Amino acid sequence: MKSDQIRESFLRFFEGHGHKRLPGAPLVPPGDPTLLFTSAGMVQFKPYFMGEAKPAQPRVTTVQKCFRTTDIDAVGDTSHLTFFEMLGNFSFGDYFKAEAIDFAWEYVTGKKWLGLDPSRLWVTVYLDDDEAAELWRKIGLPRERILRYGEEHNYWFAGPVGPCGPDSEIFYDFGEQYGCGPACEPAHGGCARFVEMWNLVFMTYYQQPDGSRTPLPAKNIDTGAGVERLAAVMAFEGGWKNKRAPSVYDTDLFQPIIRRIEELSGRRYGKDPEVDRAMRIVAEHARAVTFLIGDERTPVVPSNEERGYAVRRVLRRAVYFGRRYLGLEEPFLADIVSSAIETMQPAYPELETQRDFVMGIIGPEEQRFEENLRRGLSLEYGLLALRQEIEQALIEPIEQTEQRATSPDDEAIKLLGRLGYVPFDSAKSRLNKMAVTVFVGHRPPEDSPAERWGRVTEGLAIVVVGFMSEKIDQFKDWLRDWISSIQRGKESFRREVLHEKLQELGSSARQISGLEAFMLYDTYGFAIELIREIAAERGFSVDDEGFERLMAEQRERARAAARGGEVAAGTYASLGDIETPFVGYEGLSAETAVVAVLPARGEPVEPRAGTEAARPEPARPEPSRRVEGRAGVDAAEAPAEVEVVLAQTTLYPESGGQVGDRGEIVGRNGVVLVEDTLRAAERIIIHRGRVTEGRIAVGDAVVARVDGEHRQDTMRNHTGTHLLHAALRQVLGTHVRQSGSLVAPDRLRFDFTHPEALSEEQLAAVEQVVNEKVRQNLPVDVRITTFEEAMKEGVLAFFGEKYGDEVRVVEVDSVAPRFSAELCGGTHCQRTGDIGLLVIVDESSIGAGMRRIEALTGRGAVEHVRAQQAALDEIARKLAAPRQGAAAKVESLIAEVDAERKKVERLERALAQASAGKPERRVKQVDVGGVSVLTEEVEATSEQALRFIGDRLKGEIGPTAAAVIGAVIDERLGFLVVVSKGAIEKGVTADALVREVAKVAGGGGGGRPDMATGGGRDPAKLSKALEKAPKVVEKLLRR
RNA sequence: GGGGAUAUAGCUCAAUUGGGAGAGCGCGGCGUUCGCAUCGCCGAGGUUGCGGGUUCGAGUCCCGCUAUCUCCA
Repeated sequence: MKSDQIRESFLRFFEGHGHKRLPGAPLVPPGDPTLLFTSAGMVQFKPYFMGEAKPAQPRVTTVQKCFRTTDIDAVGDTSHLTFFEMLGNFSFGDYFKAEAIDFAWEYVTGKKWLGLDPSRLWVTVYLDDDEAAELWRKIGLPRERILRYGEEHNYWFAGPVGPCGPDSEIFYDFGEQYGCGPACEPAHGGCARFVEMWNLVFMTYYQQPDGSRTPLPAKNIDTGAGVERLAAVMAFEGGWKNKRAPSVYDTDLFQPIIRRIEELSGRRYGKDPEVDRAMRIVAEHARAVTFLIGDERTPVVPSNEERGYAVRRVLRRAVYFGRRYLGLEEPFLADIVSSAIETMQPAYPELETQRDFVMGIIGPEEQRFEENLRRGLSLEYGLLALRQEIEQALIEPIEQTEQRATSPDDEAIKLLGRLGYVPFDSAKSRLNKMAVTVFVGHRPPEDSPAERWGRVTEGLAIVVVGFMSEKIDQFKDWLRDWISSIQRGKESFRREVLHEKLQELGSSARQISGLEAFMLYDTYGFAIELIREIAAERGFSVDDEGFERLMAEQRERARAAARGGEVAAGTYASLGDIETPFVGYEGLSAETAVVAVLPARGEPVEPRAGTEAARPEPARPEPSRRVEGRAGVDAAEAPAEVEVVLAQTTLYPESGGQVGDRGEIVGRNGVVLVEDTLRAAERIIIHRGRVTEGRIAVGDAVVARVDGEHRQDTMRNHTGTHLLHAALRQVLGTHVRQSGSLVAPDRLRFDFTHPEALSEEQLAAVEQVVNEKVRQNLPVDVRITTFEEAMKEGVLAFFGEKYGDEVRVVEVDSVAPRFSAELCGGTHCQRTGDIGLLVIVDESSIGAGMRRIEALTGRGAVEHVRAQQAALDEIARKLAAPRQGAAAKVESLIAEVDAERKKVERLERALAQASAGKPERRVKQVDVGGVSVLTEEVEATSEQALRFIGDRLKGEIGPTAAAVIGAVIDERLGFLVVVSKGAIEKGVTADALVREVAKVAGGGGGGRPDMATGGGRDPAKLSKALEKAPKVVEKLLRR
């Protein structure tokens, strides 16, 4: 029996026993933010079991797709899955134990149904559940195959609080030959002999918060049988030839996927346990990812937040194992997913329709991860290899380098190669950067600082390769101290001392330090589980404590940065239990009364940026007087900074991304200019501002008036975000979800989930859709409903926001098909036409899987367009080209500049050669101790030209010679020295020579022994500098 | 909002204390081969992301910006 037949036969069987066949719920439980994923068949029926809702039918049956990551690390064995399908029959206060057991037995053994051999079946029951045990016995199961277990195996809880009860499980026995010994038992797990097929839960009690259990008014049945496991059992019954026991991976659910992996990797399943495990992981995870991203109602795209992170982890684990163990180097996941779609598509046709979308998400995500994996793995492997080999590896090269007096650089690089720290080129460069080279000199080089080792000819080099490791730092400190005491003659160099220290270092390095783990996690996006897994592969541990400490530090930093501007609820506790009704949706001003006056907190309130132009403020005549203390005061006088609480207000408090209103509070005795409005302690609205006239006192009758222009501009932007949201979903797909927004009068910012940058075309399409809706001048309707009602209608809610029982729905074009509907408390235009125009001005990334759009509406948009036009006009004017032709003109200009640049280079070369060939060359040549020293003033227009001359000279000066040339270049001096091999051997190096020569002209220089350049500030000193050259050569020779 | 990383030829990446911008692949040409994802030779291809600063001299050091990746909030 194939999996398709199993599903169908199960549902049909229970339909035959009066059950209603219901569709499975989506993987993401709708309207239940407490649950990340649907993890069991009962999830969608939870309200019935909790007694919160009445079911329409007392008996139902479903096949439910489920996902959970609790066992993700175990996936790869033959039984654990993150994604699986549950067959279930449910009774809501209808039948109970007897029927449930009868049904199960009939379905499992009945010839019309699974028809399994009864002698292979075992059951388990809860310790004191005699009733169930008796029922099983009556059915004909021998006593020795009815086992009893305690709570950990046979008692089920919906959570710490909620329904619970004993359960009973049915196991299938593949036979003793697959067992783990004489004591092999069903519930032991860990061996392939038994497979748990079906769990029957007898929901009996309600567990209270204190742990006590009270009987439920009606007892329920909740069962779950894994499709994958049943399929494995059926594969076995259908004639199993293999030596090993069948697993879920041997079924038609997984075989096509495994085959595809075999094709791609060129390896066979069933030959190498390590390869098999990786194949299972890839297959399982690919299937899970397919269903998560391909869920048509609520696609889950990879990200860093809860659900998205689960997908990301699973996806990345698959990619890692594919690359590490299957030799898959090209992106492969999309291919496997494609095979998963084909395999599962008969039962889940929606996968086919979501195919393009799933592929579109997986491709870039895999690619991104691969990049990080490559960068990160070279680090991690480098670390691991380093630690493993540090002991012997370090000691050996010491002995080697001791004999040889080569450059420590070369040794360092050779060493890295030899130690195999270098998986490939990019890792090499990285490790080179991390390499710490310590030179231990028996004597310090004479003419260079001790830490410079370029010219050292005698000594001992120790290369310590390390990476951000505290241990290595400690070692380096020790080493420096030790060396210096040797150099001062306080201690003699004893190799044993060094070896001992190195061994200590090696053995203490068997774990990835917290800093390293954090670095891999923080910078390269390695899930910490993955870091542990990779480390464990090589017998390493991870310093979890150190890692957690660094995470906590990072959290603290972020929190510290987020502080400020926030209103602490406690600060307003003195106000007591009051509430400020907001009445500003309908009108802009209202009569009200002052309830409380508080002194301003902290800094004086700054006017919001960007609104100043629209609302010029008079310069403050004097520093405001601050009211002392935080407790409420009765009254405040100009120019005090205050926070005012009113009986009711029309000023909108900052919320849901929309900035607070500005406006004024006008009373008989005074005026408060409100610069910001915000919510405190959820229910209280605070008006923050300054008393500009007279006095404001508690009890005053006042009028609260919103700054209309400020509000209008803000409204346009707010309605704009809704249109933008809807347009993005229309253009990019329904995975687009708001993840934050800022609605200010002068701009709007909209953050949303989307895996990649938007193309020009997509941006244009979004803008076009929005503006079309603006031109259609659609009504923006607002109505109040319940949260459940709104969810049922499919109204968009901002995940993570708190909503009360009553919610406000803002809809554009409420007549079907409506364009946009969102839960929103903000203020909006009456018709979309009020927006006037929406212009997207920026699109950027704000993190993995998240994009940000910034846009302008109304006045701002028009102003922006005008400014763009002006800028383009200016460019066009300067180019003396029409606007349309400006781009082409710029292009030709760039090409021209490019060509000119090359022409200059050619000319310089020609000029330099001509200069070298001139008859009136001002060359001086002397012989200094066998070295022919040549100096010349040349004409050169750039340093590059000087090099050309140098190149030419090199071939002319002879085997033991040095040439020093100088030229005036742009009011400065340029020098170039070339030295031929014979002279270098005598100690005349170009870098030393040029340094001394250039010094005469107030400059410096350097380079390599055979070629060096330098410069000087004073053009008048050119000849004088060149004259110095023979003396310098003489000095260099003497050494 | 805060932190970390990266940016060099069409692609993947090098470039050791600051001192002549390179390799492999790809591309063009020539040769070699019955043939080729053969081998060899030659060549084109660069504003080292952008803008400042330090310096005689910056891919390299410092400051600012942009883009991408990533973690935290």
